[in-house]
Amino acid sequence: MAISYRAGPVAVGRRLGPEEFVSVRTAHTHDPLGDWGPCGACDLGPLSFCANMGRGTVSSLARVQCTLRYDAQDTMFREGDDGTAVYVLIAGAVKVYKLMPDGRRQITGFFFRGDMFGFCLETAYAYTAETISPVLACRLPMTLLRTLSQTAPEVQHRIMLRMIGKLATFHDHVLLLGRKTARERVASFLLSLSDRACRRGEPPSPLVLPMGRADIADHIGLTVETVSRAMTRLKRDGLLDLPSPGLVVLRRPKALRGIADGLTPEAA
Amino acid sequence: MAISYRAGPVAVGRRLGPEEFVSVRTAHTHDPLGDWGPCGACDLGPLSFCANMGRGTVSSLARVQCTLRYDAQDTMFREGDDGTAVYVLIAGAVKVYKLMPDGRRQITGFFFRGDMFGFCLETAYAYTAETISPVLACRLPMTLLRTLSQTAPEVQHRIMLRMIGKLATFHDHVLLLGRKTARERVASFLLSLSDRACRRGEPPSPLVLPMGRADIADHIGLTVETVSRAMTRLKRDGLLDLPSPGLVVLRRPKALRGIADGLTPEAA
DNA sequence: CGGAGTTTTGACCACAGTCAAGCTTAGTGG
DNA sequence: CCACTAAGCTTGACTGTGGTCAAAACTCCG
Repeated sequence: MAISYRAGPVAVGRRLGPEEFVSVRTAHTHDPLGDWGPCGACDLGPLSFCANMGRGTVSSLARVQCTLRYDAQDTMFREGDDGTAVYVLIAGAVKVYKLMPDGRRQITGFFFRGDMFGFCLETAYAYTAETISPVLACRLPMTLLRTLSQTAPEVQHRIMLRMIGKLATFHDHVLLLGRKTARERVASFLLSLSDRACRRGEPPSPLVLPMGRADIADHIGLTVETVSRAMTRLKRDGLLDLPSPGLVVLRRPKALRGIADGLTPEAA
Repeated sequence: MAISYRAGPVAVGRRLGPEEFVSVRTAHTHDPLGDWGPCGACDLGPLSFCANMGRGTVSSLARVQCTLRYDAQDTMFREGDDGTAVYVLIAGAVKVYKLMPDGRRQITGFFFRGDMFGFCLETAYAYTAETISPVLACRLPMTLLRTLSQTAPEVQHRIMLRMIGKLATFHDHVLLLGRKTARERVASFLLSLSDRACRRGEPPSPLVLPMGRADIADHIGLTVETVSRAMTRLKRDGLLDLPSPGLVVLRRPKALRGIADGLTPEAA
């Protein structure tokens, strides 16, 4: 069955010509260009799953790969669609969600630069992917996962490691949703964004939130109002600053960690 | 850091001698012995990740594999332990959970016959695994995931498919925890158990619950009392029968599905 | 049978949801 | 350049679902 409670187009993404690759490779300068392979379609460097691969392997990937550009609020694919491709984000932010017939929404993940998503079983995507900001993505055919086992088992192994990592974050998120209070959820969410920024080579603290409060709420199982109240309270308690809705300064990350892990009693 | 808020031993599992394999292979008769490989350490048949593999591949797996028996309530491994092995369940039931310092617990998954678990990144398990009933398990060294990319990429691909499947169930569970009501959660949980029983070749309806209400509660983010109330109400509404606490008869699975998916208004 | 542990039921309560109003910010056009 | 609008964020008052605490009933053992 095709699941699509809210109709709307799926954006195909604008294909970048070869001459545009150069600008892509220099568009993001906040991390050093590492010893990346000769694919040339992205500037992910060590963040890429194909970093440090042999020339032959990477160029065979480059042959099946294509680089796409999306606008903000584009739907990349929809729950129930034929799952023909996996994506690696080069720039921008994506949210992935499931809908219930009455409109309730659960955002199951946010993806940023370097992240890989779109794995699916038996042709149908289990969720919808929508861009939050303008996006540049590397698209790889789903069949690659199968052929890699023959041609480049090492790449397949790397992809598997990413999946194991994703499974671990799901365990954490399930704990958050099942057992944490509103305050703990917001603290955990902000810290996880901070951690991921670090892993991308960005600073941990002036945190940019590309998503709105509604998206945060639908990710951590709360309402917009509760998210807002929790953040205001964290600010009042001196744990963070909110210069603008989309910017968070972590003032006392250790204390925030304590709250996220439930070490600090709610009253404090 | 070693995370172990409640001390207690980790059971090593009793190693089965070769002479005991025969009894293992005939102990469970509820699904036909399929065209399983020559490993001989289990009777999983088509449920096994190594079903229909070449003799050479399977016998190389058999060389590194070992079959273990655990009692009920044994801890197989603990969050923070060195992740040296993955497990395939041959018989029995296992729960996998994370703890918070104050004792809050989130059960992130239940595993049954044929299921595979214990994947981990960077040596440390992200959760604790504890048996619910007596268990028979096939233990495989974690390093296998790496060597398989060289020796048997096809097996690695199958394991990856299992991971993708597990990712999909996490998406569903995150939706359940983030956006469903108590009634919907219980209905969803029972149906998911039923689905999995079917996939194992068991009947969908007289459903055996090896876990207690407390475990169910800690899995679907509720309290024991709320789980109990929700089940009682589903029974009162004629959707299921509860001949005993550990047995559930799904009387109207379609209607139950409607509740699980939020199609039926709460009042009804 | 008896007794421990689990499940169910009941009464009350609190955290987060709902509804509604104000506030801030960014974008638009006069 | 500034009114005007619209969207998103914040704050407030009230409500309801599910949590807490307590006790009764059931199940499953020995």
